[in-house]
Amino acid sequence: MTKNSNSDGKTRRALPKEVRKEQLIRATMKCIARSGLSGVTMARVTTEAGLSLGIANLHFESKEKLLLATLQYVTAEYNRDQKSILESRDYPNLAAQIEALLQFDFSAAVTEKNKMAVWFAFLGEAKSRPTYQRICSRQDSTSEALMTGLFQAVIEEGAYPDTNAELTAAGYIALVDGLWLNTLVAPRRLPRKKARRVARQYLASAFPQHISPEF
Amino acid sequence: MTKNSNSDGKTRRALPKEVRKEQLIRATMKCIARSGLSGVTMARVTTEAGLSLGIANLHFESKEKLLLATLQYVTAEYNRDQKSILESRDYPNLAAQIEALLQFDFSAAVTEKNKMAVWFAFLGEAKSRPTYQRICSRQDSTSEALMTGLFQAVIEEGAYPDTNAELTAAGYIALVDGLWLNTLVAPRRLPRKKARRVARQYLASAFPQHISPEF
DNA sequence: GACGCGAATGAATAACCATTCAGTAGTTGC
DNA sequence: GCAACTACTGAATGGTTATTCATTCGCGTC
Repeated sequence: MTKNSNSDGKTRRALPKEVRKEQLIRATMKCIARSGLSGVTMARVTTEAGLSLGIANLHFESKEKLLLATLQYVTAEYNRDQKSILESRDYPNLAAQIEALLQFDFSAAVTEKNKMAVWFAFLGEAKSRPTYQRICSRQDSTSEALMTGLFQAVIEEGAYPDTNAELTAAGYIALVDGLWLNTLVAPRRLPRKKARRVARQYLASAFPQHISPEF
Repeated sequence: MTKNSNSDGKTRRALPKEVRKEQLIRATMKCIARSGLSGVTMARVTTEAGLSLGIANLHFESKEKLLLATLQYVTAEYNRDQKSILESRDYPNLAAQIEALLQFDFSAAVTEKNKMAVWFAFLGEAKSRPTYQRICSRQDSTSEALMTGLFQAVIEEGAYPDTNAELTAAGYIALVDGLWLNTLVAPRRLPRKKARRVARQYLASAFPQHISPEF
């Protein structure tokens, strides 16, 4: 073994800023999931990361900025991947595109406990903190518009005269939020796969020619 | 004017415990809505209530118990009224009962900003605090069961062979949660009445013979 | 192998905040 | 009108926690 190693708790080692930042953000996510937003302290975060107390301020200036970076880390990833599905032209047909959206929204990666905990911890405070609100909803308008467009195309293709694309998109977005929340708080009552079946049923009943209620 | 009066900020007056408790709970709700759960301090709550610092501990023993009482105040009211709709046998038919549920869930009283803020502030911390979780979900299983029963009756009456009562109930519950959350965080994008139209569309597409998509 | 630089440490500091409690004022019973 | 009692007050206390910064340490360079 070399003189320094990361997993060896004794020696310390200078590492690039980016590595330390991600290490601290991951530790913050764990702390939020374990103790809630109000239970997060610099001491807990840095201990979780296996580093010393002062390091978070060194890399992030303040606790507030560390928390904002953590929220951004979680949302940026989701927004990027969702956008790429909604804007892709590589799916063989619209049904496949919607199917991909559904699989994505209830994939293990997206519904990972730590991420969901971070997401809803901040949403719970968002109303009183404009900064949180901005980060949470930055992408939302765009995403809602893209989804409405996709649903509109499906409606025209399938000739569903009674379906309203805008309301259906708003409903899907809200339904996914609600399912995530229920899955997070009571995974026994609503396991991930049941949540996905519920969302599928929603889409199937809006677009019966495109989506079937069972996979 | 008598020697003492409530609205006169100078004199103080002894009032029954119950009155003070409610006064403090209401002040706590306002504080949570204004500054989030983590921004609530005893000083802020008691100032908001127009009382002195020590009074909250006098009536509630601790901050934690004041917060729990506030959460309970909000949930108890909702659970009581929802239960009475779901268990009532006074509606002329099943369609009217579902209609009542919908009107209730998006009534101004239920979707009042302060109540929603309290609800989601606690849900955001619920995963890490078993006590919050217990209060939030105490009634949920019962309510889900009652709703599944109601939907099952509707399915039999309307002969909807492809609709699953359990999934539809789970979906409705999640959809309402998600709509509330979106309305709370971005009332511009999703005003209360649009949220209700979305929920109505959900029910209309599940039970087309009973509920119409427009009111 | 020692010099210099930037990363990392953690004891010390200062701010904040829940809780206490001795004292004050209103209320009730006589 | 006077105790006895109860609700209420807010300065003081003590615990917790973000932030600072003097010091330590690792690593590349000469």
